[in-house]
Amino acid sequence: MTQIARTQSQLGNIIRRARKTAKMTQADLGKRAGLRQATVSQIESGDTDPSTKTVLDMLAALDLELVVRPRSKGSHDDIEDIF
Amino acid sequence: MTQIARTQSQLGNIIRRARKTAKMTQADLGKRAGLRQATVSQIESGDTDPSTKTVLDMLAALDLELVVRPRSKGSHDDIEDIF
DNA sequence: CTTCTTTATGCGGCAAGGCGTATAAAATAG
DNA sequence: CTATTTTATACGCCTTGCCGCATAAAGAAG
Repeated sequence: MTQIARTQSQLGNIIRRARKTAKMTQADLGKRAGLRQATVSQIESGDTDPSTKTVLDMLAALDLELVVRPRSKGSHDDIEDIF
Repeated sequence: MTQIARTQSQLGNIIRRARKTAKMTQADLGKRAGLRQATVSQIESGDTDPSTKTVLDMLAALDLELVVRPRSKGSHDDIEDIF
């Protein structure tokens, strides 16, 4: 299952979903990634523009990785990350 | 061609490579992404920790997109991004 | 409703990103 | 080698991410 992120909010949603799937709380994830629970909250909500390192740390803590690839691989434009 | 980025430097290398492939200068990319040439330089060099928005803007300007997926898809640990 | 857990907000503070402007240094062209 | 383009650095400024600490609000459990 590979998820496309073109905005911070989409990225936040992906992270939140992954965290729940992993049955972790924001505090758990924060601890693993070296972040505050508050920071995790803000990032998941998409109401901040996190640094790359912060994002990578969170993804690593969730056993996820980032991939860069040419756009529009199928190009279903993801009107909004509804699910 | 899908590239894994687990660190800022790897991300910077990916961007630089993509920019060159697209035959753009740092100034070109900067213009498209709304960034200074100097900023592009620093990010490509990996000596800064860019914000998510900045990275997404650069990727968009290069017609690239970000994908999140489970780690270790083959798990070749990428000792360092040599090429 | 009450209790416990989880998530969202708030405030002051420090560090760092990105900006404008400018220039040095390196690479490419001629 | 010289001229031009491209890339790397620098300084000061402003904004904002993330921190610690604390608390409010929202959910889940009893």
